[in-house]
Amino acid sequence: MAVRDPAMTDVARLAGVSHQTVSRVLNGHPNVREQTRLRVQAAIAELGYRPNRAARALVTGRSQVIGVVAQNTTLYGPASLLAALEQTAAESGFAVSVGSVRDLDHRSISAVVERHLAHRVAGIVVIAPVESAGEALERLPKDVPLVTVDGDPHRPMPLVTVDQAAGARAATQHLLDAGHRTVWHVSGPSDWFDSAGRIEGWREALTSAGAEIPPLVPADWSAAAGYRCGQMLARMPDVTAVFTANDHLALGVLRALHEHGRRVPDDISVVGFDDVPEAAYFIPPLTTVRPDFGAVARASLEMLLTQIESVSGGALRETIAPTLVARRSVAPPPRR
Amino acid sequence: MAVRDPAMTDVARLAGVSHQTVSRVLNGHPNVREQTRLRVQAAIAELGYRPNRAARALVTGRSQVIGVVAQNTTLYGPASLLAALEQTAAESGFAVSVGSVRDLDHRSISAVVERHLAHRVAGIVVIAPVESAGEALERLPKDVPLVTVDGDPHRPMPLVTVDQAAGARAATQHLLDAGHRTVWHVSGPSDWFDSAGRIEGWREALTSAGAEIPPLVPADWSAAAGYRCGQMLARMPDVTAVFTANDHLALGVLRALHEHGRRVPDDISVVGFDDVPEAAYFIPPLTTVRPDFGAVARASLEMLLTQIESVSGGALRETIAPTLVARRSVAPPPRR
DNA sequence: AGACCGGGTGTGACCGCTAACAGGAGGCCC
DNA sequence: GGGCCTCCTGTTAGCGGTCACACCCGGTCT
Repeated sequence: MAVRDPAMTDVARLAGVSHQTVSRVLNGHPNVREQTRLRVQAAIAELGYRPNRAARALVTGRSQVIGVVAQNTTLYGPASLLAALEQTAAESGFAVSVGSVRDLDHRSISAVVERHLAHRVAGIVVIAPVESAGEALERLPKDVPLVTVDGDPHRPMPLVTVDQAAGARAATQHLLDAGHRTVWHVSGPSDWFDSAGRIEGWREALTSAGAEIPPLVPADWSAAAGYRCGQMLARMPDVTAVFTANDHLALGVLRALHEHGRRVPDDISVVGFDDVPEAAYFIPPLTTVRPDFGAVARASLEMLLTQIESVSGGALRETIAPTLVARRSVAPPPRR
Repeated sequence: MAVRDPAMTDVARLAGVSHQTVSRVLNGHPNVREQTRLRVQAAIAELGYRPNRAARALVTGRSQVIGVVAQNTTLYGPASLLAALEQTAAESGFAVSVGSVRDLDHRSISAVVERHLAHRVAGIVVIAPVESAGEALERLPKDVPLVTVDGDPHRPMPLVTVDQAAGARAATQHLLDAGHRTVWHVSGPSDWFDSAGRIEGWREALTSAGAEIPPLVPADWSAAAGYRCGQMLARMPDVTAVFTANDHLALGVLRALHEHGRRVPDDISVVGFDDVPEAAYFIPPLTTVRPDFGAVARASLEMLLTQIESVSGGALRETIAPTLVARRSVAPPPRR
């Protein structure tokens, strides 16, 4: 019914050249006479010709697609990263195919990676913030370019990561600088490297300041968990400063403190992590740590592209430093 | 260096059959002897054979990929929709390729669609909530399956949409039922259909209740805008009920009201839209309207698949009703 | 017994592109 | 003027699948 899409030969016929010349024009090959190039381009425009990437992928063995393996792309962090990745990839002429994964276990990850490999993607970016992902990754074919984001720092794979520890250190130090004797930490899920890094940074800052290290308050990433932890924290009169592993956790904490009549920042100071766009509108505006997702995306892609283009070279590890964003949720501790 | 990936012929040779038989096994063709099927499957497993989708796409003319055109996938709504879409597509054996667009103008959209067409995607889902997108879409090749989500209700294209008006009506009615004389509305950007639908629903509810219709308070989707509008609203003693076009707007309003000493819900009631996961932890917990992104994704995909599989049939329009989630940000108006 | 049928399998063409090579035209050298 | 190098262009062979078709074989029908 529908007429066949025009192919290279159709363009070639119309321009009075061979299909190979059309191919050369399309790929920017140098040795084409200017006049010929123009004729070909005219023919392309006239026919509305659109190169068939599938055919190209077949013969070259690689499609111009980057496969992403991610989990819960609804969360602000992953979503931002994904968007930045897509943006950056597009600039280099790559499309992005997402493969979300419910659980980051071995089976699920392998399944998604398999799907990407079946499409002969040019490379894979794994946003694999948990332990179990690493195991899955080791078993993967070695010949496909791969970059992990926020993955296991102790595994020998190309890795781009936000410097969680540095961010946490900055947050903790900021609180310490305000005069607090110590800082409590509501952490993310224990199997995420992000959590581990933030915990580590928090501990380091306390240790090097000679401050006492309070027990860790474990949570997940949700405001609900933050609320629960906040209720507990609110009942402890000693607590004057809290650093939460992300902004939503902080939101929950803020609400719990509010309900218990503990004022922020007058009675208790709070610092979050992520700088979600609405953090500036919490009550009070939240001091937080902002990771640069754009930089992470650029670094990942660059790392992937060097792997794709050549066999060797390129850094295998890149760390992006986040910045502290000071707002009104931090103040000196109350005097007693 | 790296050995060529095994192809169908390799499997065929090992299993002692022809490549065509391997193909039949792979595609679940009925007429294959059980014993042969097993031999082939064993060979596939032994070689770690993985069908090449690019080759398949080339010969069939369509790849098993669905292209998505979206904007700002960082926002909660689009991100959730995208995730749900990906999930649903995977269940039907489709991969999802995202194409984000900075602006939803004609050129940007066409560019992304072109990219998808070059990959010979099986279908396209356009999350195109603004006017200018519709224009771009009309100029598209007619022979590629396409579904728009939250698009222009007045354009004759397959459309799946959240029933914005119904949600807004429910929100407004809920406020009216609590005893408020009227309800103010802080709306989303004027070029989004989502905004238009919510405004419409809000107006309808007021009209049919015989309530006065206050002037519209226009904003965008951000907490920052909500804050600005909230400051204005806070100064108007008559305002007792506000319905905002999304939860982040509500967050900004909440904060502004708080700063002006106007209590929620005692002095003013607020209702949002989206039910972001953290809405339950706003101060106070936010009453809001929850769209069912999963249902939208399922409907879109189903609509797309019927177009892909056959020429005719299937609904061209599907509307998903959202539900009101009552929390603590609504109360009767203060008595004076 | 021969025609017919249908399940199971193989053969060859082709999808649209790129890579490798072949070759013609023109300029420059000796 | 022949050899040679440089530009430009065409020819041919696949890449790894699917599709249309031919074929073989045993059973059933006439």
